Amino acid sequence: MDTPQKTVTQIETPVSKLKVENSPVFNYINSLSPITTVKSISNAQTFSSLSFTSPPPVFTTPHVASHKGSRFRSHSNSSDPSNKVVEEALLEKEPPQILNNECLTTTPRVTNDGACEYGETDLQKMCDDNVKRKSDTPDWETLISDSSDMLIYGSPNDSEAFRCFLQRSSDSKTRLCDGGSKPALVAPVSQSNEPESSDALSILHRGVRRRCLDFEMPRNNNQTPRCVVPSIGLHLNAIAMSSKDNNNVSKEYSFTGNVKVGLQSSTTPVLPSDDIGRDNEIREAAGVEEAPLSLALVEVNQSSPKKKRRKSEQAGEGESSCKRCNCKKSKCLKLYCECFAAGVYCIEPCSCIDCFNKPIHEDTVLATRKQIESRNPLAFAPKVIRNSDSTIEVGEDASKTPASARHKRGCNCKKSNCLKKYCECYQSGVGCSINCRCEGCKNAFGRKDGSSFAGMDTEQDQENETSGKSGTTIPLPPSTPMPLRQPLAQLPISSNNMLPSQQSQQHLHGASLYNSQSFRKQDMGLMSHSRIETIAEERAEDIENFIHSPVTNINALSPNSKRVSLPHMDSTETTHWRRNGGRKLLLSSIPTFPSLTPHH
DNA sequence: GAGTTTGAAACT
DNA sequence: CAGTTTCAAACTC
Repeated sequence: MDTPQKTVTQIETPVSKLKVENSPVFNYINSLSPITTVKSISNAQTFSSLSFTSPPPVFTTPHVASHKGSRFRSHSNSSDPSNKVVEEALLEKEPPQILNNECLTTTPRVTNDGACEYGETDLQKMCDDNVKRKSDTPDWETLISDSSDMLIYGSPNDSEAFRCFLQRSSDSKTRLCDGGSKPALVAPVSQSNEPESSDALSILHRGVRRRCLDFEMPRNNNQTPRCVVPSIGLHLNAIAMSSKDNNNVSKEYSFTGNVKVGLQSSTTPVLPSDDIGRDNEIREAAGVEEAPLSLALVEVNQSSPKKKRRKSEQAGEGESSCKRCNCKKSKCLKLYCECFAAGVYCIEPCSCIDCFNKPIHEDTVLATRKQIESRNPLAFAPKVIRNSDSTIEVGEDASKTPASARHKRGCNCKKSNCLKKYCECYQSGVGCSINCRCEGCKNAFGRKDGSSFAGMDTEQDQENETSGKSGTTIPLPPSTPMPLRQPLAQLPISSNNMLPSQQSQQHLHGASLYNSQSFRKQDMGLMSHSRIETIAEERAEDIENFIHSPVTNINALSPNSKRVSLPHMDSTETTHWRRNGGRKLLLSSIPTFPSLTPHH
């Protein structure tokens, strides 16, 4: 089987290399100041999803992405033997440069002091490799198609963003190497005039921001409709919140989960662990509010949805008041622990006792995680599968919201009627689905029986009636069904311990779906509302079917759906899904990777 | 803040 | 794989 790795490791051709070197983008990159090596700081929150998010496929092979992304893995622990063991075991065929790349996925290399460094050579190589891969497929449309892997890992918007980017680049006669250096590549087209340092890292950040900016004004920027990607209002909102005091960031980020996802994938390389560590250090020294974007991102990933919720609801506003897990017996090494489940280390705000979920116990954490994953490959995958576009959800037709996302496994509520946060579906802001075994479902976001999506008003009324006893009004579904919910982010991030096939499964759940979202958004930008609805429904349906189809084999096996088999997607399917507008493109990317590897 | 309820996760 | 136990969050008072 021809694995992506092979492709990546292809010998670069002088021509392609030259091509890249001569490109404005490359020149731009070269003109940038080298990234300054930052001291690697062991950070408690090191395994932020950002850090482990699978590397952009473009730079790394799908397998790499699959394996590397342990959320638990810390950024800076490149030297950690345990990490190496795990990684090496998983990354047998990984090119050296990638293997050594603890920081993240791509080019940033780890220096002796643990810092990640982006070198021109690296960038160049990335481009070279990628160009090489695409050397015979000049048109960027093809590039996009071929870079499905990237799309997979990338945020739903990645494809969009990248497409946009390519388009722009194309306009400027610039030939880009696909993928990998996405962030860096984006920078040149950025509109931002931020005074940030010019180091590669900053550039990367800016690239992301830029993209965010683009997303941010989906309706305002008529000139670049294709780049318009309505936010889905999730993690990035959190990011924005986290960094609201950061002028540089707050003003640019006013969006969304979609972007968030994008950040994960795209920023993975952008956020070297070292940077994260630095950010954390900064946070510790100066407080969260001082935290730079990267920190904000870290925070987002670090905190499970629940945490976030608590932050905002319970604690109120200050991040300083954030409260995390409160485990007493699980040692924070079981899914009971929200931190652990979210793939983050426990930190100071946690009230846990005898906590092992700390960098210092990384080995234990990884081992435990691995064990849990062996039991349930998707244990750390996002619990909610979001398949629709936030635009729809938060748009005029809120009633569509529930249909757009579903709890992966479904709930099993017996007494809460899915009206309280005991219910994971409800808590996630999604409706119950056929996967749920709940009794007396009254989920305001959508009932299992299907009456769910009739409309929030109706639901609301019903809920109000039923909840009258408690006097509590059933909370309206959040504008963003999955407020600050982990899933999105984590999907792509999934543990790197996973087998390629497992990883692909996750992609199936997340990235691919998100990708579809992005395309949907894209399409929607040019369609009438009714048309959008139709398409949205259709696609949501498709996704649903896709998820439950024998092909994907994602159905839970046990009554409780606790164990999920891995999807089997062959390249044929991949191809099939590919090329037809967004939807196909999305799903197509899924198989690009690990699907190539044998299932088990 | 303590106690209760709830349902997921883990265990048998 | 069903039943039971454990666990910690959500909730109530």
